[in-house]
Amino acid sequence: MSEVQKERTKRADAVRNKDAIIDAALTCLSDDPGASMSEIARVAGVGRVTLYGHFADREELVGAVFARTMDRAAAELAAVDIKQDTWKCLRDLVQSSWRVLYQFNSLLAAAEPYLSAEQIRAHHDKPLARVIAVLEKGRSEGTFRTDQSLTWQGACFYSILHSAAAEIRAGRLTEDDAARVLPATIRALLIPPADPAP
Amino acid sequence: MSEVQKERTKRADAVRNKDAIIDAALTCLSDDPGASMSEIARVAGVGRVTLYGHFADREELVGAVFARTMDRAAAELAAVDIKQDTWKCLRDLVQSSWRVLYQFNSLLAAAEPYLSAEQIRAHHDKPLARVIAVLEKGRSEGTFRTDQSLTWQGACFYSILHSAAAEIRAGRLTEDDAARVLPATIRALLIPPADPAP
DNA sequence: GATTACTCAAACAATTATGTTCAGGTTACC
DNA sequence: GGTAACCTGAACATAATTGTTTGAGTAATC
Repeated sequence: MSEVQKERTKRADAVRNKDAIIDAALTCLSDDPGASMSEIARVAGVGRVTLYGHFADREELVGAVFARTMDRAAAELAAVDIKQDTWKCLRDLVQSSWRVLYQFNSLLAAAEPYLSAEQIRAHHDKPLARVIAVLEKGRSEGTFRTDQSLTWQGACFYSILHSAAAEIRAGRLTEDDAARVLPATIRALLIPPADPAP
Repeated sequence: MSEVQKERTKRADAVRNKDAIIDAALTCLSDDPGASMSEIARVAGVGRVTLYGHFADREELVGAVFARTMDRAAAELAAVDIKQDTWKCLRDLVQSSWRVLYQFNSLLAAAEPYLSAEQIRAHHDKPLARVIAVLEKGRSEGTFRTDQSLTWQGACFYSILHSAAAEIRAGRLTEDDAARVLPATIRALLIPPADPAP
């Protein structure tokens, strides 16, 4: 006897609604990690009961949103060709990922009560790995400074991306300006110091 | 008729408890902006009713904590002698303020539902002003790069401080390491770029 | 066009946090 | 040492959120 369940093809509106809910949850939770299920359903344009029809409880929904976001981030980062010039590589990394990576903080706050530290760490490490890989490449070439830990440089990388997103949201920076200033700032963080510190 | 109220000297244990409550609130809210009044009272080692005896409601407590923290930050920043060497000045700024300034984010999240945007802005601008002042000093001397906006550089400054505090809390950085790596990182952000960007 | 999956609003119980009241017990202060 | 200020736990009302059930309506699919 086969264990394979016959896969009922889900109805079109059902999958559409489920997607809408995840999208809405991403929006709401990025804005406020404590956003209520009602709020998310409202933004998704869907009844509250429908939401619970697709996700058993808050934990399941938050988990789905968190996982999808991390997967997307990992995919975008993985698409960067690591063989090209290191600076170009870094620029691509910034360009392709700052929009999605900046949500990490609020989303993490929403997921924290449900996921174990190791689970969070596992999800987090996947996108971080690509960044670290580029950092290591730059180090081995002598392009990047080596007097600070990889961990610290990685943290600063994320931090600056997040800062840009926050400034944009607050209306103090435009997306075009961000595209210009971000690579320059990251570059400043990583380039070897020219003169000895005073 | 004088409008002056006769100031009843508060009992010693009363002021002690009130201080303990504010301290506990600072700790709890930094950790979780949504921390409950019960939790705060527990950490303060005080009954919940006592807490409500000193602060009418959550808004009043959060307001008090937020105001005190901003005042302390402003005081610490104001204590930095702006006439000395710019790099030393910056180092002092970092040294004296990263411990208190990093709480800004979580505290802000706790205060956001109660304070208007202008009130928050007003509190925020006070400590920021000192940072901006030093940035401007460095610019006029030609010590700092001028191809990025003051706003952006200020945001990055805060962002890096916050990042260091987060890394310490996560156990990936020691306080001693932070004291070493922070000034170097801030310096890298602000020093004029040596060679043209590729 | 019939069936069935899906949706919805309303009403439900359970939980949690807020803010208040009360009655009795301490303790600082004069 | 007496008084008033202060603290306390318990109990209460209120409100918001979570997750479930119901029963009827709608629309995608065959």
